[in-house]
Parts: sequence; C-alpha cells; structure tokens
Amino acid sequence: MEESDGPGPSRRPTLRQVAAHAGVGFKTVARVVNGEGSVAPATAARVQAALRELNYVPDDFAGSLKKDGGRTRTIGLTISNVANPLAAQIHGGVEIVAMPRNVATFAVSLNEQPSAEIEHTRAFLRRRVDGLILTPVADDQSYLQLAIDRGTAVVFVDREPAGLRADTVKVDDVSSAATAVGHLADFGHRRIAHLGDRVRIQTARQRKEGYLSAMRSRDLPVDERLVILDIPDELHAYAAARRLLESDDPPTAIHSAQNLITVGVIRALRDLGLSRKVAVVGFDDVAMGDLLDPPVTVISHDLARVGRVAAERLFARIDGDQSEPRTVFVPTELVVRGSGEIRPQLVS
Amino acid sequence: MEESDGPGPSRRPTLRQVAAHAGVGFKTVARVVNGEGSVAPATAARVQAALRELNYVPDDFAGSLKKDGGRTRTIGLTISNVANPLAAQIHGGVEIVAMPRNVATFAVSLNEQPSAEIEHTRAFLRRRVDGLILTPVADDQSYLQLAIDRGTAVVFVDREPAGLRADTVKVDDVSSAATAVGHLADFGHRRIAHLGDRVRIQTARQRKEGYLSAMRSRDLPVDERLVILDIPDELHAYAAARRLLESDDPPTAIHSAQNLITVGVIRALRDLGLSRKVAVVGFDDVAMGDLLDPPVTVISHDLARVGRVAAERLFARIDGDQSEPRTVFVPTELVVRGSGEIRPQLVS
DNA sequence: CTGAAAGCGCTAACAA
DNA sequence: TTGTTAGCGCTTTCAG
Repeated sequence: MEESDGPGPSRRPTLRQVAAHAGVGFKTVARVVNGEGSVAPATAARVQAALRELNYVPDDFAGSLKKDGGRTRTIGLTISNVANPLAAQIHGGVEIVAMPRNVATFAVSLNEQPSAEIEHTRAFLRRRVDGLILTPVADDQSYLQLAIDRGTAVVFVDREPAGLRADTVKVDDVSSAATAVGHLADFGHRRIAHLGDRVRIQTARQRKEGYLSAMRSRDLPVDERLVILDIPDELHAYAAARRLLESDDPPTAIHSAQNLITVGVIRALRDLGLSRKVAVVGFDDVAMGDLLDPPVTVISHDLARVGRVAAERLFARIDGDQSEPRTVFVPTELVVRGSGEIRPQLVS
Repeated sequence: MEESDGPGPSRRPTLRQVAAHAGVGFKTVARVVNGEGSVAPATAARVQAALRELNYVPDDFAGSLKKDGGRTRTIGLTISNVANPLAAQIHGGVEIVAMPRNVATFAVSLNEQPSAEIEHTRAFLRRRVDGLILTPVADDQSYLQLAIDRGTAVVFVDREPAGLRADTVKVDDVSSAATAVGHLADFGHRRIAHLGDRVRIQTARQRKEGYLSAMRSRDLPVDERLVILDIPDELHAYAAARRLLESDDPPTAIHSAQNLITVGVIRALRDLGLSRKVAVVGFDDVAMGDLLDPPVTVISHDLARVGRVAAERLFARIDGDQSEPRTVFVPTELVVRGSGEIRPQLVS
C-alpha cells in the first residue's frame, strides 16, 4: 500500500546505502559507526562524510535482533499511575539509574487493575524488554516465571509478588504503620481509628496489620467500629472520617493509612472544627503537609529511592547476577509536624 | 560469548520452531498468530496447541522491521521531569490516548537541559519510534525537520518549537498571566510584583509578557524592582519574596508565575505573618491549594488535557494527516480561593 | 488452504 | 584493513 503522496517521506538510509555512497563495503561502514577501529583513516573519513551527507541514523532494534544476548536496552515499568505524584517518584528513581546506561524506559499505569498488569506485561515482553520493574496488582505473578527463565529480569516494587520468588524493593509497611500508631499511643491515645485503602492492595493489608500489632502490643482495645477499610478515594475517606467523628463514641486519634485518605480526613476535621482536637498521623507524605494547619505528621518514605534501588537490582540481574532473590526494605521516617502530637481531648 | 551457566536461559521459541512442533509450514503459524484466516480449523487447532505448549511470544520489533510502513507502535515523550507532579499529568494524558491503541510510550525527563533534548530525541529515533511528543528546551528544534521528512510524527507540548513548524499544544501563557495580574488590579492593587521562572524557559518569558501587558493596559507603573526573574527553585523564590516584602517599598500583591515559586512565596508570607495582608495569585495550580490558609488563588490549567490533545494530534499525523501544522491552546481557569482577593494594605 | 522464497537492517562469523 | 557470507524473527510476495 503506497501512499498517494507527492513528495513522500524519504526513508532513512541503510548501512548499505551509505556504503554505496562512500564506495566501500557495508561492513566497513558498520565498523566506523560502531567505532570498531581497524579502518584506514582515509576510508574512515570518506565513510564519515557519507554518513553526514545521508544523515544516517542507525536502527537499534534491527541490531538487537542478532546481537549477543539480543538486548534491546529497553525496560518496562508498571506503576499505579504515571500521573500519581507518589508513584511518579518511583519512575523518577528508575530513570536516574536507567538513563546513564542508555536504557529507555516504557512506563505504564495499572490503576490497580489486575488485567492491566497481565496485558501490559505481555506487551512489554513482546517488545523484548531486557527487564521489568513491576508494581504487582494481580493476585498471582507466577505467570512471569517463564519470562524470567527465558532471561528477562524482573524486580517488584512497593509490594511483594505472589506465587513467585523475585527481587522486591519496598518499605516495611507493617512496622512503619506500627510506628505511626505507637506514636499516637505515646501521646495518650487509646481510641485510635484506622482508615485504610482497598484491601485488595497488599500494602493496605500490611498497614492494617501494623495498626493491629501496635494496638495489641500496648494492650489497647481494638474497636471494630474504628477500623474502616476499603476506602477507594479521598471523598470516601472524607465521608468515613465525618461519620466516625460525629458518632457517639468518636476516636481521639486517627491513623490514616494512605495519602489521599489523609487528605480526606484533614478536610473532615477542618469542616468539623476538630483540626486541633483530634490527632492524625498519615502514612505517605502529603503535599504541602508542613504548610497545613496544623502541619501534618506522617510516615514518609523515599519512593524515588525505591525506584533507584529497584533499577539497580534489575540491572544487576540483567548483567548476570544469579544470587538468591531478596527483598530490600527502604527505610521510612516518622515526620513529626504537629497533627500527630495532639493529646486526647473530650470531644463534645 | 556463552554464559558458563548450568541450566541456562531457554530462548523463546520462534515461529519456525512452533511450526516444526505442529508439523506445518511456519507461514501457517504466522497466519494463526495474526488471525489472518484461511487456515483449516483442524490445522489451526494443532497450531494453537503447539503455540500454548511452547509458550510462544511474538517478537513485535522483528515484525516491524519489514512490515508496512515499519511502524513500531511506540512513541517517545520528553517532559520536564517524570516525577514532577505537573509534568507527570501530561504523561498521564498521553497515556490515556496511547494505551487503547496498543502503543507503548517511552518517557524521559529533560530537566531543562538542551543537550538532553538532543540526546534523547536521537535515542528515540534510533529505536524507530512512530512519533515524538516533546517539551522543547533547546534553543532550536530545526534538527527535527529531517526526522519529520522521514515520516516520524512530532508534536510539541507546553512550549512552541523554534526553527520548525509543527503541531503544538499549550496554554496561552501571555493572556493567562494577564488575567491573573488583571485580577489583582481589579482588587485595587497597583504595586504588583512578578516572580518568574528561569528566562531560558519560553513560558516564563511569556508569563512575564502577560504581566507587563496587563500592567500597561491598566496604566499601572512597572517598578523594575518588583520584577524578579530567573528564579530556579522554591528556596530562591522564598528568599526573593522575603527580600521584596521586607524592602522599603514592598508590593501589595504578588503574581508568582510558577507553582514552586508560589510555594516559596507562601512560605515567606507565612513566616513574615503577611499571609492575610499581601495578595497572591499563582500560575499553575498548587497541591492542596484549597486547604492552605488563606486558600490560594491560581491560574489552573489542565495539563492532562494538554497531553491528551497532543497525543491525538500525534496519532492523526501518524495515521496520515497532512494538514498544516497548528497550535492548539488548551484553556486555563482562574480559580478564586482567597489569597488573590486580599485588598491592598499598608504594610508596616 | 498451504508453503517456499526473498528480504527488512543489522551483527557475527569467516574469508581475502 | 577490507569484504563476503550467513542469519536474527518476522512480513511480504508469489507458487502450489
């Protein structure tokens, strides 16, 4: 199917065309392009001239077809959403490691849809990526074993995979959440609510674990009514927080286990005039958290570092590392700003 | 170079291997894989079985080598920074359009470095991307003419290219900035400061234009001391704002022409106790802007939409659109929240 | 309905 | 120092 075109797009010249233009064999041109040496200066000059004149642009993929190991210098990255400021930090971290290696990164959003994980992973594999950095969202990642056996490196970020042993880089959600809740308990709170993300998300489950373990280890009673799970977004978080705070026996402190939930909680507190009465510690840092009133205390984690470490492990694997898969925990930090240091008060 | 390996990675099977396994010609397998029909049901079944058994995964790039037009179903995207929440929105918008087309997106950060633009664009071209969505940061984009002539679609976002006519999707920075400044003037301000981003950035220059034109059209004197340019980050913005506000003849209002600058300004105002005394209108929305005190008035723009529109134009080009290049302006909105509606006050 | 031959742009042997 | 011959995994073309 030819276009009806007038000028028509001129195709890019091939190695052979450059060779013809320079009056040499095409292998010689390849030598010059790849700087392989063993080319007479005079010849090289002629080739260089032809290269410029024809504006030769090499085709990297054509090369990788035959090349040693067939590496494409390409990796695939799946994250929650490329436009999500938190998830995008992972992307930024990966990029910092990939860029200097001249490895290009395919990035794609999963939006927590298991089918998207399968689909995009397969699309990446069809494009022969050298490696995959994945945020697992499906229930099982064993389908990747085959790809790994065939030489594609795989590293997981943020959550551990199921049905598969592979490198993972994440934060310790359980202990970090426990730290957050313990902090509230240290300030005298006994009725601490936990608002969590969708339970299909592993980190949401782990953060709830942390909450429970902190409560238990301090012999605080866990009131089921104060544990609200499966909150999908900020609006639902707002509603849940209001319901809680306006109930007969409200909590004196809230552990909100995800950044959007924290925002919803803050809004609810503000609308109810309780910002300075009910303590809040959030998991995930919140934008402008230090400029809010009161400034919000959070468990902060360096997601860019998660991305960096994951990319480093990935390239180690690509470069032949055969060691046992391991899980690397990136540290978190309790950032004390004010909202988490409010003491229990009698709420009218 | 073979690895010394024991088990060694099993390569993925090729079309021919599947064919051998099924006892058919490899072209028949290709027909089944591509659903080309004209294959006897019985044969197709045998092939399907072989496909599953060997876990065949097609190689998309090998195909694109010869295929019609040689499309790789791949595009390249360059933005300010993939981890920058604002720029990441562009990425999100692009993805929304690219994903359903089964087109994978390479994303990369430029960090305002001209050399990075050249380098990564070339890397994308070597990978034979079908199209490029670029945030221009170099002084001249004419080097891309050749790629366009050779059939690579190119669309610019956020800023217009130089030395090249091509589709561009951006907001009208000049008029939007003028709106922001006009809004402040409407509230009685005469001494309005302008704090702008690095002047090498086109939008920074255009926003300053908008500031100047709004001032002039209202016959307000432009005090050079109130125009601070080339602010590279939040810290410098903070320092600049403090200097301004602590000067002998401070402004009564501030037009801060970029989101990080706005944050710096807000911090300075807060630290000086002037949050409710000096008006602020920011360009770019600010995270949690409505939860700050006072809530911050901004020029908000839908960057995701910029990405979507750009991707739509790109695919139109890829699909053969030959129309004249055009610039599409995506609308902005003045979001009135409080900080921009403070009237001029005598600052001690 | 099926298959064999040619070739995409390159790299990898192996000659000359 | 050079060039030739293969062939990567696929699509295209053309025969059976």
